Amino acid sequence: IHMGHVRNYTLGDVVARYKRAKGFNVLHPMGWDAFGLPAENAARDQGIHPAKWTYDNIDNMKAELKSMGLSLDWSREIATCHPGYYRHQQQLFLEMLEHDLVYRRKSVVNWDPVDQTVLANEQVIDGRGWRSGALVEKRELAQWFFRITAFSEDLLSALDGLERWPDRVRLMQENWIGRSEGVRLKFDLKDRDDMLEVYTTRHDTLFGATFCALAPDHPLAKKVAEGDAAAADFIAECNRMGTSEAVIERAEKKGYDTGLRAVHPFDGRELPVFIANFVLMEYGTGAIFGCPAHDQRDLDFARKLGLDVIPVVAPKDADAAAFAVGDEAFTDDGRLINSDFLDGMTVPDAKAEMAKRLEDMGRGTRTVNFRLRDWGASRQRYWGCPVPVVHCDACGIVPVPVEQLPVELPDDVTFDTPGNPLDHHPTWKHTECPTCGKPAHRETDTLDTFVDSSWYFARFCSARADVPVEKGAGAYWLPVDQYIGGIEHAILHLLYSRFFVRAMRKCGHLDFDEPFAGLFTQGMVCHETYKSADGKWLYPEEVDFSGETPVLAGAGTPVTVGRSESMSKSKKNVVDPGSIIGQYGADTARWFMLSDSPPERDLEWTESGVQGAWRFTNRIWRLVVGAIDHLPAPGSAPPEETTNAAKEMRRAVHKAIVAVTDDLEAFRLNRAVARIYELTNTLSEQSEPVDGWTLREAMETAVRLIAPMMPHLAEELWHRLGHDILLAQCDWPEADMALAADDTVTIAVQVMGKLRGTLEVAKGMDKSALEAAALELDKVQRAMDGKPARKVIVVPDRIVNVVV
RNA sequence: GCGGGUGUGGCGGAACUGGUAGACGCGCCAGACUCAAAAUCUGGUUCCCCUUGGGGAGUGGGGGUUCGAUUCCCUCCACCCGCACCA
Repeated sequence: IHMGHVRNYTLGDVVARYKRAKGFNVLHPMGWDAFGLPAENAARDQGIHPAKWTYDNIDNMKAELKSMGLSLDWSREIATCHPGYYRHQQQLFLEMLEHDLVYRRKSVVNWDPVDQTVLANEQVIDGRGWRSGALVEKRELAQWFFRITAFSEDLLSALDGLERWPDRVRLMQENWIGRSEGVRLKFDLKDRDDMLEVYTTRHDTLFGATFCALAPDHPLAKKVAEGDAAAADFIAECNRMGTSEAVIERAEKKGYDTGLRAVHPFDGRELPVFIANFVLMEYGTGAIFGCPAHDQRDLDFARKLGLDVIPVVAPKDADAAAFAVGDEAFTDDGRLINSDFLDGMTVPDAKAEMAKRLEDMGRGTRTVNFRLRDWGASRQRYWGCPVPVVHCDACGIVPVPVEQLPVELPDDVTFDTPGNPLDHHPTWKHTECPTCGKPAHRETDTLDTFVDSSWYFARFCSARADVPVEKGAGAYWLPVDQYIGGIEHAILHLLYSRFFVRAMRKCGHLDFDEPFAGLFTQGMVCHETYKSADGKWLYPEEVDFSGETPVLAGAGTPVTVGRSESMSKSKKNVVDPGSIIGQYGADTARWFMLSDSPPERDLEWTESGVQGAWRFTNRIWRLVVGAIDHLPAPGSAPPEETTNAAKEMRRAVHKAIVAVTDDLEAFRLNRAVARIYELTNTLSEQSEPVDGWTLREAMETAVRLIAPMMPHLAEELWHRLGHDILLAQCDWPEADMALAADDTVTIAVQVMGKLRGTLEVAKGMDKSALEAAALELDKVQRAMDGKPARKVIVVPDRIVNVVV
């Protein structure tokens, strides 16, 4: 495990332990997202079977997690690579297939011809495969897709109801789903029978259209290319262009005139139809009309090719006749010009009118369009969940009957040939068609590992059940009350899970829509980076800080200290949790994880910070152990009379309970830690002796407050304080509000808004008494300089401000 | 380009619905203990100025609202994150 895990699981464990102490029935499980490429890479590079590699890792990680003292329910442990898990995933897949939420279609993929595999966009670097370095080709392959777009509207609108999600994540999902309202509109093509359909959100600017453009892989473009070699070349050139950000940014707008002419539906102008490199087949209809005056891309394109620019919207206060567009398209609202029946309208009015006219003419339909695409889930890999279908020449795609599930991965695979090991396996894919019994072959695609993680939280509810989720268990536990994860999951994992829960509802497994009622996105764990003189990254333990400047340990050569970044193996700025836990103990590591930085922000790992946590661990130990001899037995009666010192101590104790409880409820764990420091400072600075009963209450409270954060230390101290049952079985301490309340209050006294003194007065003192007391202060008199008070603002229990 | 966020001591960060800016931790300084060091304990620590006592400035810059602004409004700057030719 790495420090990010330590932080994540510490946060979760604090919540679990706190909520348990508050009387909740808490399900705090652990599972392993265990399929995926790393296991296959290890197999190929080290000759270890992916299963062995994976289960060995699980054993190691489990031991490390156990050393952290996490209050996990290991009886519900799951691993997504276990047939007992993926069997149910296969069943869900088949049910979704039946409900038309899964389908297979051809789609363009990045194909690495050397490794014989499909690559994700992130694995294509400068047009080459990240591993093989081979030029990546675009290929059409039949792939499995989840029909996430069936829920586009709902996935978007339901975001409003996710009140306990960060706004940031909701916004990112909103943008990702990308809803837009527009019109699909058909142009006649001159001298042809077919029509060209485009999608637009700016139908109000139709009179400003000066061209149309097709995506390079648009069917019409392909048809043109059949009889036009130059067009075919242009399309091929577009396809060679990478999809990486850098390429797109630099790419110039290019177009090829097909010779086709689209006829403007209102004024009959003939618009040239181009094939253009900036039009995407995947969005809308894969074709656009271009209105250069009011769209920057269209304008760039028009300037490049010398096309007309006709402004049709002018700023409200501009002289319409003189309005012209330079190098910047005008995209704001304004008044329509040069647009016949739309002239004088605002943009929204013009949109409404144009949409209505187009619909009346039968040329257009108002359409809601989404950016969201269906989720391509096929992977040509071994270490993943097999897609449970059979391909039969006679029957087509045939689902594997449920009673034959799981379709298990074969053990005896090799990784020495490129491509999908399931495909090369001598026997595995050969089977009989479940319908007709003739020879058939199994699907050799496995599922994207995001599928595995899209429903595991539901599996925890009944981890050993022979159905994916037992109805009662799912209804009792779900949705997840508190989910904690990194921001990197803001879109994919969280969106896929939201889709899966909806799909599982449709298939009758669950009866709610949202998987995670509360989401918390934690920050990363960061550390300084170090580079040696020859520019190589160094591990922190390779650097010697004992001298004036840091040097390479042993060699003495200078070391450059870089900025603090998220811990990563590639930059070697990592600290191994195992060695920290070995050196300081789990409680100190946990305590440090919670100190200082708010959980949602990045945490800077520093050696001195850990030592601070270690000092506190020792300090509270000495404080409590040192008091034990002065304490009466647990449960003794309180003294008849109390001293002022005892009263003060109880006030501090009960105030701390109130504050820590509030902070835990609000997930302000760094503040909860600060409050506990405050309490222990007060307790150790106590000079006047107090009675044993009060001291016991104070020590026990301190121990109970640290328990969610430092469970081992807390249990040991609790035991030493004379208790027989575990602190983990005890309730959270309750604050006595009357004891916590202050009876005096400090009032700030200002003259003209500047602090001139303070008053220590009884709580609730009335305005006139406060005013009188404030005006008597020496410093106030001096600051007023003999002038009369024009006005005195008094806020009881807070402030007096004298205006002269 | 579009969308969002952040900015407070040497550092991480506190500050409830506008009401004593800097809680708590780190670091640093001084003292105690020690032959010494470590550990521990005590005190101090926003900056500037005058010896105590006090005065002034101060929450990225500028402006505004207010008796009073880290908090609300306008504007500019810096950094960070997400999406990215989405018609």
